[in-house]
Amino acid sequence: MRRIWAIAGVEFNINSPKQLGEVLFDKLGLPVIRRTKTGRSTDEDVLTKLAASHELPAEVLAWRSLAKLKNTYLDVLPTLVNPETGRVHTSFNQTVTATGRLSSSDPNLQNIPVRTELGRRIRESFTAAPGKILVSADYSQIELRIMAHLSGDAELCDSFRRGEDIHARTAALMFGGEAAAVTGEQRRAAKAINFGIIYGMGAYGLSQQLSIDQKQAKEFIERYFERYPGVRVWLDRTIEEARRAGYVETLLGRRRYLPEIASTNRSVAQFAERMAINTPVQGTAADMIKQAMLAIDRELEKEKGTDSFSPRKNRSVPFSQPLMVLQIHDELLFEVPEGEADRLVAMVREKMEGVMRLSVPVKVDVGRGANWAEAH
DNA sequence: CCCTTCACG
DNA sequence: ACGTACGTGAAGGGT
Repeated sequence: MRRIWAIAGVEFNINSPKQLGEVLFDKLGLPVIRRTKTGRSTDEDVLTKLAASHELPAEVLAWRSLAKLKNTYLDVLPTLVNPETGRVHTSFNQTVTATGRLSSSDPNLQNIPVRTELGRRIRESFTAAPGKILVSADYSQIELRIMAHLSGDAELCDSFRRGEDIHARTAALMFGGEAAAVTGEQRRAAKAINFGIIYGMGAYGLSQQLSIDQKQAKEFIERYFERYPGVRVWLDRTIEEARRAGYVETLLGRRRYLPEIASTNRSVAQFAERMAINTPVQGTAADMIKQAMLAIDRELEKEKGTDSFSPRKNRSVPFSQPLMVLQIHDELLFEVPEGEADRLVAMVREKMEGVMRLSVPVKVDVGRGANWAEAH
């Protein structure tokens, strides 16, 4: 804080985008990259660009990331430990999202940090009880597999059936050569495109994501559709059907109504078109993991009764029985007695991979450890 | 209470 | 010319 104030030459509230804007844009004369509804944006993307011309933006970014972790997680989570159970309990909301996902609140345990080293140290504080371990089981590239299934694109389906690294394969198809020979840079670009397709991105969005010009981004997208023509057909048909019916559906028939797709305001209609593309993919993944959770719960209940997992019945506080403790969209987290982990992993794998049959394999990655960071 | 920002999938 | 990748929840600022 003192360093930031010294560089700025003025004491101000770093947490106020308004005051920060006055320092960056008025006092220091740095360029305004983007506007918000109410003023000049100072978000991460903007500060990263400004960091090329002044030392202050990088300091503010560092401050922000530390403040976020401290204020949202470090200072709060310890106060939320229930004295009866010794655990932090969240609420899972079943009727909040538009796609069929769960959401988590009070506290949100679906956004615990993981992407930075310091973030992972916060995640380490979620631990298993003595004698138990945490098992994390997450669907591998589930949304791309679902898009392969929904679109039936031959190339995409074959790639998954051959068990290939899908981002490397996409890079090879787009930039030439063998999948084994793609550079890190090419794979990164292919990954951004694979994700972008699921979100209904345009050339502008991709150009921003990859720091390339819009013309080149447009060429990338066209090239993608040349290689995966079935995907383009599916996207077009899905939007067309949404316009006709006024809604889209997941594989299990969950509907999202999109009346705005008929809007004469083009940006409003295009927003609805992106929802029409993303919802069947994200929503089908939500259908799948919910079905898996039910199948796993039934199995755990059954094992509890027949003592395959637990030798004792009717314990009010189950000790030796595996517990499903969290769902994070494509991941399930279990707390399990050490000696029963192998059996649990085999059962969870089978249920998660087999609960909905797709035309491509469904793959689940499993990790285990004394804490959530280790298991993940 | 809304806005901006940023944590996650 | 315009706005521009999906879905969430929480914190702090400012009104």
